Amino acid sequence: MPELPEVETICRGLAQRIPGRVVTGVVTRRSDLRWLIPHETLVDLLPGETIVAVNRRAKYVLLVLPVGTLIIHLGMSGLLRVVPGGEPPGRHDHLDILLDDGYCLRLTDPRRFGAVLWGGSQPLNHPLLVHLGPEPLLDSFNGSLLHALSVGRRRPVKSWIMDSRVVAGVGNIYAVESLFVANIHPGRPVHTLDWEACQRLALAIKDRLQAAIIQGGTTLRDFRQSDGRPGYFQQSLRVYGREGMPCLTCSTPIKSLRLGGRSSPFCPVCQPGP
DNA sequence: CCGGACGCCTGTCGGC
DNA sequence: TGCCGACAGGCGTCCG
Repeated sequence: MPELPEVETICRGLAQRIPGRVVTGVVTRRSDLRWLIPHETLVDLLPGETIVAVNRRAKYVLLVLPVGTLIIHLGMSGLLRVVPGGEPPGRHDHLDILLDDGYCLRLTDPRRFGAVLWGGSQPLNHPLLVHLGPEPLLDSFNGSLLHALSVGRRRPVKSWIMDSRVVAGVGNIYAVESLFVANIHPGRPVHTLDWEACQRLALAIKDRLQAAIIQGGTTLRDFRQSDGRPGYFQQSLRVYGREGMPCLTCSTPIKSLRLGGRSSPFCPVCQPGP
């Protein structure tokens, strides 16, 4: 579910809501997510700690406390919301972090592809985070970097920009939308992209991610911001979910490929190739 | 080293 | 109405 814009939306919501709150308890109802939730560690370390900040790296939420940082990944179906402490949990509500204002930070994840990890004092050095590529919204990510990395790579460009070592946080929706904006065919081998195409691609990725963040992310079915409101970027999607429908630019029916097992819609006229 | 397939798990939807 | 397969926003691991 959540790609970078959705995770950023959640982080921004939490950042204006929970810093300054003190953790009063931790309730784990199911710990078998992608990896076991380190419940004992959380119970030992978190109660009494004041939440200092909520940050994001790639699609990871970083909950910063004086004693260390809690790392949360939402996988495919995760939600992170602040709900009243008395709200009865549903069957997919796996973790509650109780706060001193009577509310709790609740992790919901039906498919359990998400993860809760203890990051200690150097969370960016955690094995799952240490090899992540650049943040796409920073200046360190740009077309020149993409072009330098593209040398000798034969993979389809769409799979390549979804590789978190190349750029962090781009998932299926935004990969597809960015390639449409950049007028690049999703199946095009990376080494065939010239400097110009790499510039267009980097700018398109920044543009689509930024636009989605402004709209509060994409709610296809169940994504919610940390306060429960949906996102609105689904109304701005140009090719995702539009297979067979007319291209919004040229009216040609949208086609779709499967790349890496993921649907990859594109306009055969606006995105010629491979 | 590189690229692609698999598997984890639950829910939903379309076709018969 | 019920059943069954396909598919869904991610990603570490394994295999050729």
